[in-house]
Amino acid sequence: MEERSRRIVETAVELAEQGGFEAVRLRDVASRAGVALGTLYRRFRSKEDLLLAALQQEVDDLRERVESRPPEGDTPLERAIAFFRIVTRALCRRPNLTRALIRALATGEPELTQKVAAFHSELMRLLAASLRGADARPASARDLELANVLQHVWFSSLIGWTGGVHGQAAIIEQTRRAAELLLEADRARGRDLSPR
Amino acid sequence: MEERSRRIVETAVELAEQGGFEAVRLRDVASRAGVALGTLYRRFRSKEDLLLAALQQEVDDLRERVESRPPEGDTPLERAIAFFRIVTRALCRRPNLTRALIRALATGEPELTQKVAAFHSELMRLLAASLRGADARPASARDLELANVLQHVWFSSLIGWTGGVHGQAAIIEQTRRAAELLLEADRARGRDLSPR
DNA sequence: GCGCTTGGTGAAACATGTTCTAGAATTGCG
DNA sequence: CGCAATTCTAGAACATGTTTCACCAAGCGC
Repeated sequence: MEERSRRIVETAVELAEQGGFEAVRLRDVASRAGVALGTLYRRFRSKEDLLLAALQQEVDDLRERVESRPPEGDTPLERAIAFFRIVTRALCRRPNLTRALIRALATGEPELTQKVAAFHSELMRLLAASLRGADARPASARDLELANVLQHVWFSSLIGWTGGVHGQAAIIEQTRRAAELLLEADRARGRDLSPR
Repeated sequence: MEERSRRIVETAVELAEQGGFEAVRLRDVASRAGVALGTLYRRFRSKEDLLLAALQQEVDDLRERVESRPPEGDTPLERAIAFFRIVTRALCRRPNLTRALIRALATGEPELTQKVAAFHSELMRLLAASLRGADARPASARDLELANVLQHVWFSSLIGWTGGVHGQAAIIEQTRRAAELLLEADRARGRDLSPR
């Protein structure tokens, strides 16, 4: 990303961290980033578009984090749980920012579909990499299906958290519980049984 | 709800059906509902608050629909799938409205927590009733846990749909697939492990 | 260097969510 | 009924996302 755009996004992140979605006043963003309002609008179609760029940025940071210290666990699903724990902790550490990003993500405007889909697929890619783990064997199709379910559970829980329905612990807990329910199938069928 | 409030909400729904979130201009809502703008703001704290009231209204309609013709199926999970199919179809029939309601739901403002939580629990209650089915036996704790997972999968998929990531069919399909994966666990337990 | 194109700047203008105000209408109560 | 409290109304006013405009600056081919 170009220098000017990066500075704009960084400024938006700072403001969102402090005061959430409303605190990201585009006049403020522009002036603090040292650009004119028109420049901001040349680079980003809307406030939500800007925040989705910030989300992309955060996901990039997350990828580095996950690649440098991959989630540990003996089975794919355990690694998936570890993955979600890491991500959840990272997001909940900056609640205002996360709420703002989620809000942008859920706007539902057609022009944003591209970026929303990119977020989904990037997260799925990271999760799949965690599933594979250190042995670098590709995750099975079944593992990917399970991962898809878990991602939905996690994401929906995250939204519940941003809405104040429950706390951070509930996100991790519900995701883990879903994993256990899914794991029972494999265990009971005597396949893929690994001690922890 | 009081007559005036109801008219306001109905007007908001009409406008949202036609043009989505942005089309719900509060000046328009007020004038078309025959009230002053100040009255609208006396009844509803914000645009999102109004749309959440509309969501509550829609959920009420849905409850009547579900109570009059309950989702059919031989097992709790089959009934759950039928339930989600009904709800999904109902929502996707009015995409603009649904997108607007979901957007209001994901705003994440603390003042809205109450209504967001009410939506969640009401939907959970309806789902639980569908799980019980005609025999009126209470759903087991396990069934409720499975239902919780399914609701997350469904809701997250729905948000993907509002964001244009995938189509209506994918919502139902992903929810059904999650149910199958969970069912396998259930079956395996019933066959190979201790019966419940 | 000269003109052209692209992008940046500052400021105004506009749209809409939200708040405020002054007075009119309504309601509840004695 | 008559008064007090509440609610409603019309409209202005304000905040902020978004667009537009007039002008300027940097690069670039000639």
